[in-house]
Amino acid sequence: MKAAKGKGAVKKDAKESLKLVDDRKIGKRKAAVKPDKGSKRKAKKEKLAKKDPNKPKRPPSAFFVFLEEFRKTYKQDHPNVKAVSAVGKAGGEKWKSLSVAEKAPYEAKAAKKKSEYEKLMNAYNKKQESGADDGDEESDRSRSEINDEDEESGAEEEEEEEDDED
DNA sequence: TAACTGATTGTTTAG
DNA sequence: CTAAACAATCAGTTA
Repeated sequence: MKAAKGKGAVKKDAKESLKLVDDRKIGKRKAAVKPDKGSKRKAKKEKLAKKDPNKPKRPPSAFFVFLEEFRKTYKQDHPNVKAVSAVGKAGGEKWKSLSVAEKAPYEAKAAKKKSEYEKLMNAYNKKQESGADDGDEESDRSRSEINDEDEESGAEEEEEEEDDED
């Protein structure tokens, strides 16, 4: 019996937090605080903001990983579609439609990316502390072995989707 | 010319 | 904890 799993209670809490964000509607998550479009704090490329030479870009989340594949598929079915928003919307809906088991592989990938990201952050942090100013630091290649090709053995947790909400 | 925009959700970061 | 920004994408739009 797994007892109450603690999913219900915990989930509810997490949901509340998310809901809070959802409440914002997120319709332009940035304009919410900065109605001033003058602020280009959007997702513009780091071309302009390129300040840190080793600034580690955030790894794609499970959703993005799934989206990457989804985009290809979508383009195949809709080669005429020319709008990132179209894929985004379609992907979002599909994403919600995926069951935990299907999202598992994506999440797993995202988890791994996060691991690597942490390493990058370590190096990034080090630089910041060391020499913030330019300086081309050759630095030392302390970390190089970031290759873990170990695929989980089979401990896949199949959590058949559970739709017992409510 | 080139940055910014939209649209999705998830993760990350800073306060 | 909370709120906000940013991650990819790609054609379209604006300064």
